[in-house]
Amino acid sequence: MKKNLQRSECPICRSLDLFGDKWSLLIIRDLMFFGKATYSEFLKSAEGISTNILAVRLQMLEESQLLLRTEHPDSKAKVLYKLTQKAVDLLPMIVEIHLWAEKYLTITPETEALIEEVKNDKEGFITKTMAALCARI
Amino acid sequence: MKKNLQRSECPICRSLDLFGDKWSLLIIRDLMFFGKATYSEFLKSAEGISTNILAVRLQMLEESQLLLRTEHPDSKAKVLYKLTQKAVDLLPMIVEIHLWAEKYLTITPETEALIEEVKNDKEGFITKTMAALCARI
DNA sequence: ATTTTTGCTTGCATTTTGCAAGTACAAATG
DNA sequence: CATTTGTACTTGCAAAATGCAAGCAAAAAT
Repeated sequence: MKKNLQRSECPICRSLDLFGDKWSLLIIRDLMFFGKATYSEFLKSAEGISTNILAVRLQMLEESQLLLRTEHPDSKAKVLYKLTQKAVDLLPMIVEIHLWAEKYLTITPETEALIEEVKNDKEGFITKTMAALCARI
Repeated sequence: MKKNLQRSECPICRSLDLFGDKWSLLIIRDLMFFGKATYSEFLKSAEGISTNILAVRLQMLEESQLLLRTEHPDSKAKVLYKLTQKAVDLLPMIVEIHLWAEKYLTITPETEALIEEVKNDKEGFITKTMAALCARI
């Protein structure tokens, strides 16, 4: 992965560079909310990421210290990806994206349940989910 | 602008597609916080977007109904870009990105002031800024 | 011993980007 | 009134990133 030479000094820009693009954020979302944690699970995920892009994104996220590649307890063939604290701290932002998306886009059923929970008690949801995710780090 | 054929049904994915990429979000940020509203202002902005990309992004944002192209009161040569309600509603998400960026990235001075204000009183900042932005729609 | 699963890599055509240059119209300047 | 400057773009082209299909080595299952 060659880096783009013309880079902004703007933190928003750099923070978005960390994700690389939507795919990276979707991987994080899969880990946060949908219990996905392996390469093939991310690949099978509804979004339809292609395998080479997934590989590159996982590398980028690991380099950015948003993901940790660990041994899978079930099998040596598997790799277990874990969210770091840095990634878990993205939760509030991801929640806000969901709330915005719910207002302006059509939501899939699997996401709808999530958003309903958030709408009932945003702070509660964030605290609870954050604690659950931190426990797994 | 040809659209990518393989599109996700995931709302996060689609919401990020709306922005196009980091550049779109930076344009919105320039409008929200830094009083930029014309083509040349976006171009001169510190981030270093190239002119053809800026043109495409402005089109995309207009098509997505995040921006409105309006006549500039000062001159017929100028175009005044305005945020729509849909874009203003991104404020909470953008605030959360800033808070995250402040924790994990090096912040530029111009952004630092903004973040300090947010850290003092997040809800207050959002309410106040949202009201100010809505007044200009 | 063979097939399947898992986590990738490789090759290649298509698309998007970055950079530089150019253009049309409005406004300012001499 | 002619010319220069400013504004909002467009165009062309090389370089980079993406999407798609195929391949591949090690581990696990049959």
